[in-house]
Amino acid sequence: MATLKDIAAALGVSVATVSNVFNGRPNVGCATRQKILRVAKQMEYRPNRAAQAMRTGRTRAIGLVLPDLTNPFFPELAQAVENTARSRGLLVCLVDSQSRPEGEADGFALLMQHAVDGIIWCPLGPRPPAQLKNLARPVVLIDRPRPGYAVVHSNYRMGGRLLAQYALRMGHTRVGLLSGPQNIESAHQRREGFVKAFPRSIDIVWEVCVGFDGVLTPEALAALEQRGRATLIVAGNDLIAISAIRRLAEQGVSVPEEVSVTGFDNIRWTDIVTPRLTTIAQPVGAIGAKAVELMQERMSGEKIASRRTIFDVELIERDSVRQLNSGS
Amino acid sequence: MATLKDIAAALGVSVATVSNVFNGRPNVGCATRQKILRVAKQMEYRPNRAAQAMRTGRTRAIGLVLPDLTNPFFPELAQAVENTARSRGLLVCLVDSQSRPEGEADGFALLMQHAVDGIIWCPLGPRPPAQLKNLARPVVLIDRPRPGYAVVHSNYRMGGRLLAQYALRMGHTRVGLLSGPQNIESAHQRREGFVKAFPRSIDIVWEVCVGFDGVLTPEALAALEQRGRATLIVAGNDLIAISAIRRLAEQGVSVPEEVSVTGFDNIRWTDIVTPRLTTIAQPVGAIGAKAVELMQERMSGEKIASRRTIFDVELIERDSVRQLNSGS
DNA sequence: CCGCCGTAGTGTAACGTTTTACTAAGCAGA
DNA sequence: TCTGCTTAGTAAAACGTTACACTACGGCGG
Repeated sequence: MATLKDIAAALGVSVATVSNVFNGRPNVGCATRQKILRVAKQMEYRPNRAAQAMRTGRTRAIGLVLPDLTNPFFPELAQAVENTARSRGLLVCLVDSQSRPEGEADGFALLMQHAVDGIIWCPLGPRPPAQLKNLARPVVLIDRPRPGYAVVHSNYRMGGRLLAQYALRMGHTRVGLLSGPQNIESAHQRREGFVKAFPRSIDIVWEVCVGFDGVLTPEALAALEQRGRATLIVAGNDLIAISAIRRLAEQGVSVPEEVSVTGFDNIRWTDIVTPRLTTIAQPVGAIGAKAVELMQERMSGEKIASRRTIFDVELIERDSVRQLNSGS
Repeated sequence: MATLKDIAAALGVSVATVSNVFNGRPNVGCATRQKILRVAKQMEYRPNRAAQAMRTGRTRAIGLVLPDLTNPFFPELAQAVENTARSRGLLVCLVDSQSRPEGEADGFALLMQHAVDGIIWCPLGPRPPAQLKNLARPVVLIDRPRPGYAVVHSNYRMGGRLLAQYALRMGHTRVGLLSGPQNIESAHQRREGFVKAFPRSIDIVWEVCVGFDGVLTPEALAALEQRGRATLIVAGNDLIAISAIRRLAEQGVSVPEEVSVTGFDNIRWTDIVTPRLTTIAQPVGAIGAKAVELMQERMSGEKIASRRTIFDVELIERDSVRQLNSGS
């Protein structure tokens, strides 16, 4: 690997001058600048990041800490983060905590040791992120706001409202709620958005909370038995919706003929499952890209006010909701 | 951040001694060793990886280069790789090329600049990996063997054979093949395993190749029209199988009543789709873990013979294949 | 002609480790 | 007592950058 010294030696100039060229500093003549660039290219010079890191304290690498890549929301996010980071010359260091707090803690320790310049983090659980305090690095949260930190997420309340509007439009007034964990803000807001949109027109006939991974608790199973009470089941996310549809199918209840179901997230498989799921689409790619952008702002600059960035969501109408005749 | 120097100063010993302690070198008395460790813990000393990297040339970070996290095979793999790497103190730097060769090339450049100690790579496409030559770092391939490189993958041929056995057991002798891209070795071997298992008993009535992403070509669509010819469709992977089932459903053909379908990979959603898909399970977690293990062997040691590591696969019987009465 | 300024460039000290070559002391054997 | 060996520890030179404080020199106003 060629170093600054090699280039300097080859041209009979000092290392400082060569360094100046690459860092776009003044005080180097046009002619020498050209020569240096030419020789550098020819020698395939690449700055040694480790040396730069030691000197400047910046690594041009960021951490991405996720709870679970197996949850289909995250691969798409990770892809977006990695791609926009790379396009800006940033390396992404991945930590997947498998939803275990120790995993998260270990991951942080590793990232700090490697002195990443910042961390994009989707914290697990509702508990406040203790490790953040002594991090001394910019942090951008995804999807789970915490006071005092920058966060980017979707407008979940809006998603809830859109679903409520749609439900009414399709003639559904008696609905069951299969919400996500209410201690996670994003799940809570989805619910709030739906429930508070038309409180007088929509009747919540039952409500159960389950995990975002879609495994149905006995309570949830029991709720699904109460056939005929609700004409529409509003699930906290697509995984939950798909589980519900499966369960109903096992019991010989067909969706959407006998009961309608909506999801949330528009994961890839909503399009592949039968019936195709009507759901709310988040702009996952945009969220990832924005997170990197915010990160970079914070890395290179002065303390910026920690703000929320909220993206609009969109209703994707597919086949899992039936139009009820107005009399019903 | 505390440094070796700080610890040395606090105890009135030399940096060298402190360094020796952490590197497990001899020539440091038991008493001083204890003291140093105690003070280090108290000061929360963490070695500066950048400095270590500069001195030793090793970063204790590895690259993971994948074609597309959106393909459900990869998140699980990435999770396994990250977790076993972390448990061994290795940081994982992610590159997702989005199936674009330029992306792959950019990613490699970035990883080299950061001087990762090795690369775990699932190369895209059939073309030989040109960048490997001047890499000067150990490489472990996943799923796509290349002469001269270590690779870990599943026993695809075995998967094909298992499917053939199962097909016969269920009474299917006329099958249609919806294979993956035959220039990718893993797809090719799945096909070979199936076709060569019982050439005299199983009749391949039609055969079409499509991409692993499951989008059906006009040719594939046409093949699916030829109802009644094949009683079983053997798909190159689960995505393809699921697409086929969807397509058949749209045409009012029910699976498995009218035609049976098998997949390959056992991605998470095979369990959620209707009908639940009968498929071949790869031990993805074990593959990822093994790749890291091989990587570490190669990082720390002398050149080891580049070998294949092949994992057994398993038939997962679900609901997408019907038992034919022997007369049929 | 003097003083001064701006331009182009140099020398070198860091940054936090690891590693090599070295020393000082203690002790056993002769 | 001296030699030589072992143990415990040290000093200092790297590694490849960056950044600060310099110098050398040409030209220009007065």
